[in-house]
Amino acid sequence: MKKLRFKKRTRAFFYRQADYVAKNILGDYLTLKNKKQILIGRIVETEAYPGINDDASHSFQGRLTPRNKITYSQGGLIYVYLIYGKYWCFNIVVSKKDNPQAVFIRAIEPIQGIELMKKRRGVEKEEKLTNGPCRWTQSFSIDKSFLGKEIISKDIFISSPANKNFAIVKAKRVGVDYATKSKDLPLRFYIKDSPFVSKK
DNA sequence: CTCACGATTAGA
DNA sequence: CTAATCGTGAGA
Repeated sequence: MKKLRFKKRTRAFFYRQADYVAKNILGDYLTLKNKKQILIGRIVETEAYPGINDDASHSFQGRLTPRNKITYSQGGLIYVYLIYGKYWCFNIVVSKKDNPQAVFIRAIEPIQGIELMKKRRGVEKEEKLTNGPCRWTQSFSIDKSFLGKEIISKDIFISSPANKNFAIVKAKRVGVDYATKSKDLPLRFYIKDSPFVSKK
């Protein structure tokens, strides 16, 4: 059996543009460690939010609010926000300082810590543990405490397998029809035929 | 201060 | 298909 080799993503990767990071992070593994648990998921679906010129982005036309302030930092930080009063959306800030771009993690594939995920989600089916932006964050207990944390740390980081072999599907982003100008841009990426992507 | 609404989800 | 549920942001 061939040994899987992984390389931790470093800061420079997150300095790239949102669409580049969103696409290239597919197939990577997200690891979250706390005192006694390790949760790992394989990223299967992402969206790019390029910022200033994207009327779907929170930072469209340079809008800067207490909520999205962190996206104006350098790439590699975590941007979480509450949606519908109960769910947490998880993004990675990318690009350079004062260029407020973000990559939205929409779905992952459960790899490790599945029992804890089942407990937190209250469902048994593995396909339903993490197949949505606010489902996987429930499995991982993502909340406001993650805002501004480094995605390049010992507690939470992303690593890339040496070999990736899958087809990538490009599509328009989900749930941004309010963005009259950019709603149909192909900024959603997912691994073809993965049973763990969010459904539409 | 008021108030409409959301990068969603669960359930009928 | 609709309700849930409340922090957030825009405007008075």
